[in-house]
Amino acid sequence: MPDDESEPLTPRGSEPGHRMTARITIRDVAALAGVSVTTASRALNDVGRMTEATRERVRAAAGQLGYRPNSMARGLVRRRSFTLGLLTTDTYGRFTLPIAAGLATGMVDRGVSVFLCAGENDPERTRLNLQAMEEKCVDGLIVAGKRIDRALPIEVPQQNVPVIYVNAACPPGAVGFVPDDLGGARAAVTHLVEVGRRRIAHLTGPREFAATGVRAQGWQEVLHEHGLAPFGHAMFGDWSEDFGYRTAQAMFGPDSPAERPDAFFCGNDQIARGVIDGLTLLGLRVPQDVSVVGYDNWEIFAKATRPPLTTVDMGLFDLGQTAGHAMLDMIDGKAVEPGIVRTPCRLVVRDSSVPLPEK
Amino acid sequence: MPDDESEPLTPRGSEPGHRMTARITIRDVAALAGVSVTTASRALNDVGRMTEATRERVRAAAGQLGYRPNSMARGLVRRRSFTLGLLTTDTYGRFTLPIAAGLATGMVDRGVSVFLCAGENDPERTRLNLQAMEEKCVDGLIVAGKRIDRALPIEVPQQNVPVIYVNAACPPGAVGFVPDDLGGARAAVTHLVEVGRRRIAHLTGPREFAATGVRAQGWQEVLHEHGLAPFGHAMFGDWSEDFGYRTAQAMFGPDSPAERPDAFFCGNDQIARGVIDGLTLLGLRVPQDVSVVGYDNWEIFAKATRPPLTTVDMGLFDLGQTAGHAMLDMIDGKAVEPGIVRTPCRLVVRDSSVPLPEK
DNA sequence: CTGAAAGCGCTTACAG
DNA sequence: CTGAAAGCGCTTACAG
Repeated sequence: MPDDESEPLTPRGSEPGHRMTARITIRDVAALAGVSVTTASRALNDVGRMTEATRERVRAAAGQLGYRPNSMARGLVRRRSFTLGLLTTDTYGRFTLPIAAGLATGMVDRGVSVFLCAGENDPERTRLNLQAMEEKCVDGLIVAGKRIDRALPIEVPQQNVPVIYVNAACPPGAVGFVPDDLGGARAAVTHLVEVGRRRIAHLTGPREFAATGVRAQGWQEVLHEHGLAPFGHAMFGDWSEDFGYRTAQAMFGPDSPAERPDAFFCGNDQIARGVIDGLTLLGLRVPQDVSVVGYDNWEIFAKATRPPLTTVDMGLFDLGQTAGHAMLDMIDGKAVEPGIVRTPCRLVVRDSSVPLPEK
Repeated sequence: MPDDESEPLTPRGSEPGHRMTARITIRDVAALAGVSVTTASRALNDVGRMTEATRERVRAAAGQLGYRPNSMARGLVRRRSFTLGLLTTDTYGRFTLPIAAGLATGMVDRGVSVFLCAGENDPERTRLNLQAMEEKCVDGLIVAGKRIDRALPIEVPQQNVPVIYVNAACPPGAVGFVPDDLGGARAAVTHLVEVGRRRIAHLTGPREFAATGVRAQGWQEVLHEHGLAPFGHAMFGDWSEDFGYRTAQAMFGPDSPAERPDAFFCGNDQIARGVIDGLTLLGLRVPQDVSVVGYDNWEIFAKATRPPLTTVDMGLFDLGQTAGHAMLDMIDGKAVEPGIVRTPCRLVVRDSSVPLPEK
């Protein structure tokens, strides 16, 4: 019965390749349920009023046939593709990957899929990607970067589509999400103070990064609030292990000044790792002699240091998810406050900072 | 003139949010060029025969209006969405990320976009992802894993869509791509032999990984071909720094056997890093006393070791790109040989293995 | 060489 | 409560 439809005009099954078997359409479902296509559509979308029996019959038919709505057809009429584009130049993936995973995971629960656009820092490719997103009619665009003070080299020309910036500079009036670096730094330094450290040095990335300034500020704030002085100035270097290594060796080596820190708060996990390696090679013990705290919770680093590293997790997975939900709101026309939202960071305590005995 | 169309029946601009301005359609282009929609379509797609002047006029109109074809509409009739789904459980991203970047980059040049499905190892999410891909009518599915001997916990039920497995086990009769581990290992060991090493040990991951067996085989083969004996048995441990560190310390520490290797070929960069750290802490010099070669060319590790690490690059970016092009062929109905294709690895020489003086 | 018309698989006023 | 019909933006036989 359900299969006695007249043959479709375009030949099915004649397409190239694979064992093609005609896709189940809503007409098949309607036929099997003995209702019109209109009713089938309404039943499946849970709209309109009808007897529960009818609705249930349609659902059963859909289930039995393994019906999957064709989202291209639906998108065409609803003017919604249920897709998002994720644009990034961070091929490295350190920051973008957890964001992307959080975004995609959060979206699939809402029936929305995410296009991955790997920018590759190539302007021509970026243009191609943007064009592809326009043709695919994405409902929104997420632009993800690797530093909060730089806009991506991406001119978003789409005027019909909401845009959210993540972990990147965001134009005035736009909406953006970045990790709360001040809070993260404060949590790290507060922890060091609480475990009894008093001479806390700060080693971080280049001064040009907005994040380094903010984190240094958090370091100073917390120390002042506890009546402590920062140990020297914040030291701006680069994000490398080598910087941490060299600095630790210089501060604790044979010719180093008498005044030495009892803790390092580092701007990322690589620097922290270099510090630990440098100290270890000089025979110092972490954390007994010196506590070390990193930033990023990049587990492959943080868990492999000897000892494992206490560090700040920026919650990038959640950040991606949060941005996705905000995007859904924008798409639905709900008002979303423009401006930058700072999402929480959390301290992950491991062995490199374990509390000293209280007395 | 181009704008004197009668108002569309569905109100435009009344959708939620953003400054909506009606999207340019092929009708607009046709109107501006003074041709029928049929002709406009043919001109834009470079099909059919018409005077070059007409074609050019249509192109100009499209350019002037900034026309972008709606790929949902096109997909509906062509039964092609020009999208691919990338399924993975590797949230970690170490392997999948370069593959994804290569795939997406290669595809955008051909007008194909890639959906990112983060499996999260959650079967229910995987099911949702698969369902989403089916509704989105992807033209193909790429299933990417992190080890070549494990199938993903993904039952691909789609019968209408070609599937390619990347860096994962692949069912009989399917097509898969994996890095050529034998070749990679051979390149690494050949290099060590060529720089004068004779007692080459092999430290690698767990025995259960197919990759470790293949790489160990490459190690043995090359040594035999040069009339050398392997230095002991291949040592199977885990993929961690700690394993390399402990082993190096055991083999070179105070109570170690007299017979010592002059080189380590390691199954990944983390092990290699542990080896280097262990040796360094014992006062040995890399590469003067012992050469070390890693595997993966995970730059964040390979470049940060002291000294920088010679290692095998699996060419995952290219692997992703290659898989994508194969997928396009399958979609086009071209015959693609089933079975596993091994894609080339290449040795990246840095300082941890520099040649000894010949004599 | 060019165009009117049908149709892809849905949704949604509109009319019973 | 239910259905026939129009339409989303394209492509493609079919007919001049």
